[in-house]
Formats: sequence, structure tokens, C-alpha cells
Amino acid sequence: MVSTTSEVSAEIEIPEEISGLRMTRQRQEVYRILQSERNHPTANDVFMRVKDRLPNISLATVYNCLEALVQHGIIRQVNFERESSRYCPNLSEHGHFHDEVTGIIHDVDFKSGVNLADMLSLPPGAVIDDIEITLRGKIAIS
Amino acid sequence: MVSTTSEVSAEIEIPEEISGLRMTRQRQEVYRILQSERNHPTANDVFMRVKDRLPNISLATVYNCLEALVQHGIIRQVNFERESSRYCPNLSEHGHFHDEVTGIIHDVDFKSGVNLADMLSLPPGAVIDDIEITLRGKIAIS
DNA sequence: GCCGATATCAAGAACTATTCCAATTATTAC
DNA sequence: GTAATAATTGGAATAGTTCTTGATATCGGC
Repeated sequence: MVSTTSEVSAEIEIPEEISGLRMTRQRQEVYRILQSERNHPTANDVFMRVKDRLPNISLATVYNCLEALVQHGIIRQVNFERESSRYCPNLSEHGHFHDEVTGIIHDVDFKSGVNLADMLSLPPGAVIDDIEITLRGKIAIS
Repeated sequence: MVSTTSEVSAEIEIPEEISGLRMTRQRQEVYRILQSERNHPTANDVFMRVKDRLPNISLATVYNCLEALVQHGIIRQVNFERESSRYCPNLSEHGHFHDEVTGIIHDVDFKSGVNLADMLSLPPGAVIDDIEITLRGKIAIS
């Protein structure tokens, strides 16, 4: 049994397997939290929230689950400076704006037609596998 | 006495104070290493190299020096994933290309006339203080 | 040049995020 | 149902960095 309609609000159905990864109960719940709270939580944030539903889960398992989900391309791991890693279910290519005042992290999409690699003087022969863009700043009061 | 011409090759003259920071012997030597070896070394790399000239320096002092230099805008701290921080004397706005095969980090300049913020759908009112661009990939054999 | 105030340094302990390990439990394939 | 495999747990271990404390060096005023 995966879930019933009698459970808490906004239930998200998660299949038993995603891109070859067996979705155990723990992985489902970890994934569900990332889906419902798009706050870019840390492993510890996820751990504290997932305990409501799986009181016996360990932090190591949360790390394992997050790693498995990242490895299978189901979520993304995001790092700011040397702070704790954060996790993000938004798979579209995007950057992150880190509000220095509130600490909130906003996803930032590229405007259509933008190809970032064209803007850069890359070393000759460079083949890009991944791009990461992080902005830090404030949001002016309007 | 800061240095003499009899010392090792490619001596770099460093003033006694840079942007309000007192340049102690330790800070000078740390800075000198960053200037002469543009490898984006880690704190530990710097520590090992600086011991040639200051055998009694401690790792904590290297961290302190690097922090002071970063805080005064004399060098930049660069982070990849959650690896050790690396340090970089290149103050011009630039990104980093991380070669996954060799581990070498290449500075990547923006092509002239590019304003990155224009390419992004930022949250309304966002004021950017800092942009960080990291690319990961390989360099194709030519 | 001397003296108190301040800044820096050194050494090691402490801290934190993360990973590793060994034992247990769950799941799958047959 | 059983053996093989994979996942989970809890605690120990690790690595990078920061903190603490006492010693040392530097600065500003006299």
C-alpha cells in the first residue's frame, strides 16, 4: 500500500520505480517532501520533516535517499559556498538567486533563446556537461 | 625588510598595506603564492607551499590570512560542489571551467558586451551583489 | 625609545556536514 | 519458501574549517 485518500492533504502519487530506481518507502517520502516544499531544504531539513511520517528513519538513510535520487536524475543537489547541500526537484535548467536578507533561494530561469555557453570565452575544445549559476543579492522593497 | 633581489626567482613586490589590510609577513607570503601559482590552490596547498618560506606558519594562520585577503577584496574564494575552498587572485568578473578529467580549473571570461543579468528571469526587485558561474566538463583532444 | 592597547599568530581542540561500516531488515528472483 | 541482493539503521569515522587560548608582534601617544 502506497497511500490512501484518508491521509494528509495534497497527497502526491509516486510510482514504485522512477528511472530505474526502486522507490522504497523512505525514498518516496523524501521525494514527496522535496516535491511539496520547494524551499531547497538541506538533508537535515528533510530529515526533520520526514520523521513525521517515518519516525524511525535515520539521517544516514536520508543522505542515502537523496544521493540515490540525485544519481538517477530525479532531483538536483545545489551547493552555495560551503554551506550544507540543498536539494531541488526542479530539473529544468535554471540558476539560483540567494537572498542575503531572508536566506530564501529563488529559482531563476534563463530567458528564452539564451545559450549561456555562447557568452563565455571557453578554453578551446571545452565540452560542457553542466552549468551552475548562483547569484547573491537582496530584493529591494517595492 | 620585505624582500631582496637575492631571493628566489620571480620575486613579487607587495606593499605593506592593501585596501586597509596590514600586510604582515604571513599575509604577504600567502598572497605571493596565489599570485605566482594561478592554480586555484586550496588552503592546504597554500599551507604546504608557504612552509618553504615560513617554516613555522600554522594552517590556522593560512586560513586567517586567506580570510582576511578575501574580506578585503584582494583575492576571491571559489567553491566547487562541497570540495575544499580554492583561492584565486583574479579579481575580474569571470567564471570557472572545471575539467573533470585533469581536475584543472580554468578561468573563463565573459565575452565583451555580455551582461549576464539580462539573460535571467530574476525575481522582481532583485539587486545582484555577486554572480558565480561554474562549468563542469572535459576538454576534447584536438 | 618606552608603554599600554590592539592585532596577529600558533597549536591544538572543537565543530559540522557528510560518509563509512557492520549488523539487521526488506525485497526480489527463482 | 529460500537464497541472493539491496536498503536501512545507528554509531563511529573523516575532512575541512573554525574556535580558543596564550604568546608575540605592531601601533599610537608620549
